[in-house]
Amino acid sequence: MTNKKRTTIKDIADILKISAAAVSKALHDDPRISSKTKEAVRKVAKELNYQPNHLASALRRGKSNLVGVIVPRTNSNFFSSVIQNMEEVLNKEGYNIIMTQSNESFKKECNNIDTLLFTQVDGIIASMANETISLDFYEKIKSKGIPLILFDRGENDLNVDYIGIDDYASSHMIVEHLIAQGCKRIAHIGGYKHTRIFNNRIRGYVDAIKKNNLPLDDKLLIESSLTKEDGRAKMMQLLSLDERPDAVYVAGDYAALGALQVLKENKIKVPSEIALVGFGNEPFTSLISPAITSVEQHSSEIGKLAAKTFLNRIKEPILKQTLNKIILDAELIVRDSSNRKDD
Amino acid sequence: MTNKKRTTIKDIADILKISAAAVSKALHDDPRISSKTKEAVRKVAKELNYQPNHLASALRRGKSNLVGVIVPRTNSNFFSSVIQNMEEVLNKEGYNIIMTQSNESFKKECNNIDTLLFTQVDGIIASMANETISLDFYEKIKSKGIPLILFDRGENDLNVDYIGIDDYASSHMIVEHLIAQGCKRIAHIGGYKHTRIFNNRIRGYVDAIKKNNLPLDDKLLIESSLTKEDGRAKMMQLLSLDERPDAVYVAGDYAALGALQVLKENKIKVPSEIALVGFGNEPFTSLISPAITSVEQHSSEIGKLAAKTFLNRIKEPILKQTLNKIILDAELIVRDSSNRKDD
DNA sequence: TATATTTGCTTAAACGTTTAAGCAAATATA
DNA sequence: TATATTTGCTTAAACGTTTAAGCAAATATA
Repeated sequence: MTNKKRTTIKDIADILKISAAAVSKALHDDPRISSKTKEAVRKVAKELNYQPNHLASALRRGKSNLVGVIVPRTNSNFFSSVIQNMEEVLNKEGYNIIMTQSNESFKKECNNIDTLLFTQVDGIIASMANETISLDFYEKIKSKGIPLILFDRGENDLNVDYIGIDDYASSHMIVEHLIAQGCKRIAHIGGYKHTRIFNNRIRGYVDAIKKNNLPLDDKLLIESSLTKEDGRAKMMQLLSLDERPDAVYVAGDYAALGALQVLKENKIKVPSEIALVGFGNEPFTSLISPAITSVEQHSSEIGKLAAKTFLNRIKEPILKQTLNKIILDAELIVRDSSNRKDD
Repeated sequence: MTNKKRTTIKDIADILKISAAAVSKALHDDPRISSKTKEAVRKVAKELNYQPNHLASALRRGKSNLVGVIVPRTNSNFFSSVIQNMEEVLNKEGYNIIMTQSNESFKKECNNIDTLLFTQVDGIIASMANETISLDFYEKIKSKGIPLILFDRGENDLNVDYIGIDDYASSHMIVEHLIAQGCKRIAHIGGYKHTRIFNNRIRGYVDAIKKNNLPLDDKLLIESSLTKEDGRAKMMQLLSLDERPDAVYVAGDYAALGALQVLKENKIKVPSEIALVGFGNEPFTSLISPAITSVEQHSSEIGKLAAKTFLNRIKEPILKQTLNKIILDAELIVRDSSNRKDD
C-alpha cells in the first residue's frame, strides 16, 4: 500500500553518512558508539519506521530465537495453559514460540518436526502424540544438537529433559481414595500401554490394588484410546460383566465423560452404585452433573518449568549437565462422582 | 551431540566438484541441470542429511512461507478447529503457520503482531481480542504491504478481507426460535458493543424484537465480558428484576453456562420458566444437563476460506481485487435448554 | 613532550541461499 | 560444412545483518 521497500540499516547509514556497521552497533547499544550517534540513529530509525530483519540477523548470528512447541492438540485446557505459561517465561528472555499441533497423529507430528527444524528453531518443547511409537524423528532433533524438552507425554528411551507429574503415584492416590469410599471392586479404563504415562498409571493401579489386597481381575483392566466414544464403549463392556465393578478409574476426562453418559443412560447411581474418577481436570468435569472427580496436573507449573529447562540448556550447552527429570505431585480433586459422603 | 556443523549446499558442491549454484538448481529440479547431476546431488544430500536453511533462502527470496495467526485463545473448540483447517489448506501450498494467542488482551495482541512482523511472515490471519479498540497495530500490518485477513472478530474500518458468519441474522434466528417456543419476554446478555460481531448480534436482537412486536426493555439488554463469571453476574441481575424475562439469549456459551448455573441454583426450571440460548456451540453445551441450545459457526469452513483468501492475495497482489467479505449462514442447534416441546 | 591507551568509528567478510548473466561444449539446422 | 541453438554448467552478486580487525583522532599517562 505505502512504501514498497522496507527500511534497512543501510538506509539509516546513508542518511547519517555513517557506516552500516555503526548503525547496527548503535541499535545494539554498543559501548564503543558515542551517545550522540546512538541518539541520531534511534531518531532516524523511528522516523523511517525501521524494523530489523529477523531473517538476516538470525542467519548471521546462527540463532533464530524461536522455540518450537508440539502438542497433541491446543484445544484442551491442559495444553493451552502449558503453552501460555511457557510463552510468558520465554518472551521475557527474548524468545518466541511457534506452536504446532499433531492431532494425535504420528504423521502430522513428523511433519511438524520437519517444519520446526526447517524454520531453524533454537529448540523444541514437545508432548508426544498417542500414536507415536517410533522415535526416529525425535532422534533427528537430538542429532541437530538443539535442545529437546519433553513434557507430559515423554519417553525414557530418548534421554532428554522431561517435566511431568507422578502418574504412578497418582494412580495410588486414586485407588486409595476409592477404597476410602468403600469401593471393593475397582476397574481401570487406561490409555495405551506403549505410552509411558499411561503405562505408569496402569502400573500404579495394579500395584495399589495388590497392596490393598483387592481382586486383580483381567476383565477390570482395559486399554482404550481415551476418546469420549471409546470411553462409552469400554464402560458398556464393564457393565456387561457378570461381576460388575463398584468403581471405575478412567485415565482421561473425555473417556470418563463417555463412561458417565453410559452410566446415566443405564440408570446406575453415581457414586453409590458405581463411583467414577477421571484424569486431567478438564473444566467440564466440574460443570456436568454429577461433577467428575479428577486429577489436576499443574499445567502452569509444567509450562514454566519446561521453558526454564530450555533456557538452562541454551545457557550452558557445553557443560554436560545431567538430565533433568522433573516430576511434580498431582492433586486429586474430589467431586460428586466419587464422593459417597454426601449420598 | 553428533555433527556440530550443519550440512550446507557448499558441502555437497565440494564433494561433487560442482558449483553451489548447480547444487541449488539441482535441488529445485531446474530443467537446465542434467538428470545425472540431479541424482548425484540428491544422493549426497541424503547421505549428509542435508536440510535447507530456511533463513537463508527466505532472506534471499524475500519470502518466508510463514503465515502468522492471531486468535484470542486456542483453548476453544471454535478457534482450534479454525486453525486446524487453515493449516490443512496452507500446508498443501507450502506455507506453515505460526500461531499466537492474545488471551483477549490488547497489549498481548500488539506484541504478537510485532513478533509476527519481526519473524517476517508473508501474511497475517487474525481474530481480534475483546479488548482491542485501537487499530494502529493492524494498520501497521497493512502498511507493510503484506496481506491481512480477519475472521470472526473483525472490523469494517480496516478495509481488509473478512470471513465470518452472519451475526445479525443469527440473532433473528434465535429470537424467532424463542418466540416459537412461546416466549414473550426475551432478554439478551450480549458482548461489548464496540466489537463488531457483538454489536451485530445486539442489533439483530433489537430488530427482531421490534419486528415481532415484543417489549423492548432496556433492562433486558445487558453488555457483558461473556466470561462464565460475568454470565453468572448478569443472570442474577436479570433475576432481580421486577418483571423477569421468560427467555435469555446469551452471546457466548461460557457466559450461558454461568447463567445456567445461576438458574439451577435458584431452582428455576429450564426451559419451562426461563428458556436459555447460547452462542458458539462449544462441545460442553451438549454435555451438561440441560444441554444448551447454541449456534454453530462453521469453524472448519471459516478456517479453509481464510486460508484460501490469503493464498489468493499472495497469488494476485498487483491485481487490485475487490475486498472479500465472506459471510456464512450460521446454524441453530436446538437442545433442551430452549426446547419446550418435550417438557 | 613522548608514548600508551581509549574512543569512535570504518572496512571487509561472513551467514547460506538464489538467480541473472554468461560461456564452452554438444547438438541441431541450413 | 558453417552457423544457430540448446544443454549444462560457472561466476558473481545479492538478500540484511553482525562482528573481527583495524585505524585515526582524542585523551591519558609518564
